[in-house]
Amino acid sequence: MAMFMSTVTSKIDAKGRVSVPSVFRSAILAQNSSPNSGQAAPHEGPNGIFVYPSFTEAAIEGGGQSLMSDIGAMVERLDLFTEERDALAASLFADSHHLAFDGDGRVSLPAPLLAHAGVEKELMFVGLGTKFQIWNPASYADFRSKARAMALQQRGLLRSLSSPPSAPPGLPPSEGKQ
Amino acid sequence: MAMFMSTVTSKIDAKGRVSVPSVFRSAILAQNSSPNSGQAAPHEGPNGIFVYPSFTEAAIEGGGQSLMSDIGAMVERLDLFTEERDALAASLFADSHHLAFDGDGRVSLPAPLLAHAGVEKELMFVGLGTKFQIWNPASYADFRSKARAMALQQRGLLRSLSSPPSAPPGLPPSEGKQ
DNA sequence: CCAAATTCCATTGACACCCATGTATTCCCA
DNA sequence: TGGGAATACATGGGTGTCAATGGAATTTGG
Repeated sequence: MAMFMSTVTSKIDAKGRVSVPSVFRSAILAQNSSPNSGQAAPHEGPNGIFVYPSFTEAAIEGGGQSLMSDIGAMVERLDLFTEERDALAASLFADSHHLAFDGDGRVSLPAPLLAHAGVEKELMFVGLGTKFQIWNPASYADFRSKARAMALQQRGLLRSLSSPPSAPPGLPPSEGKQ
Repeated sequence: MAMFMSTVTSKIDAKGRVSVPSVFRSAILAQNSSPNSGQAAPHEGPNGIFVYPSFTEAAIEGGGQSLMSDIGAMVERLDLFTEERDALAASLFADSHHLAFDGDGRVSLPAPLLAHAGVEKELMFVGLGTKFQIWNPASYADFRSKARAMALQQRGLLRSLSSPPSAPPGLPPSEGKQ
């Protein structure tokens, strides 16, 4: 499955347009056109990205069609009273936007989202696997160091996650994964 | 399963390209084209390698498709919309890159990765079984001696893992390369 | 009729593709 | 067993293509 990876800096031009890096664009295309079947009708699925303000960080989050379906499915699965669920769904979807690509793969980010991320002109696309984030470069540098610290703290947890069955440390798992 | 082994020195040409040693290339091909079934469709899977800065060493780590799917699966186990997951995903994916082979099996390493490994022109590919590392030759020589010392300390562990019933005294020093 | 936004086009530069050369192995045959 | 040819691999460079970017032109709505 195509995933979002690497980090690319870009900037907003005089008209408020942002060029989505081609690496991300192709991942988005994959997410949008192969939700289930995988057959590639040339112009299947929506053309563009879905974005919303991050819950936990001062950043914009985005992805393709499948990200939105995943979020929807997650809400459905939650064992909550309907009011709580509706509240959650509202905060998730109400601030979400669908941004269509122009002919050259550019989008215009809504002003509220830019404000939430503190973006003026410079910005960074950051791949997170199933989704991506858009940051103000300075804020991201800050977040990155914190994230690294947190990830290192969880190395033990990581190890236990990576080998679910019993496995003595250092032994190559005889068979794959999946 | 095909694994990465041995150590090969290479260098970066005037255009920033590195020729991936053929020994590693074939292992990568195996990792990329047999994610699950093992059927050999000629052009299945991505063409190239996945690389990221090592967490603990001044080196670049890399591998094939399966390496990335493993990481992805690890992250997926964490709950959506939590800081932990975002932090982990960012640390893992943001600094990862997919490098496609050119027609001759060469790739261009991103400047940040080269900086992290302290690589200028000369570099070394080091096989680690399921993945490989790229080192500055000088740094690697340094690391190698430390690694050997550590490995020696764990000889007991090795013995217990390899042959439960009887343990021949002394490990054959199968070394002598350079 | 003006303001704003969207579509279209042109330039720049980086990168992918292609081929040509050099070098080390391997394989075959004398 | 040695020589020689054929192959595979590494390396260097020229060229075409595509992505990014800035601006112009055309449409839309107020």
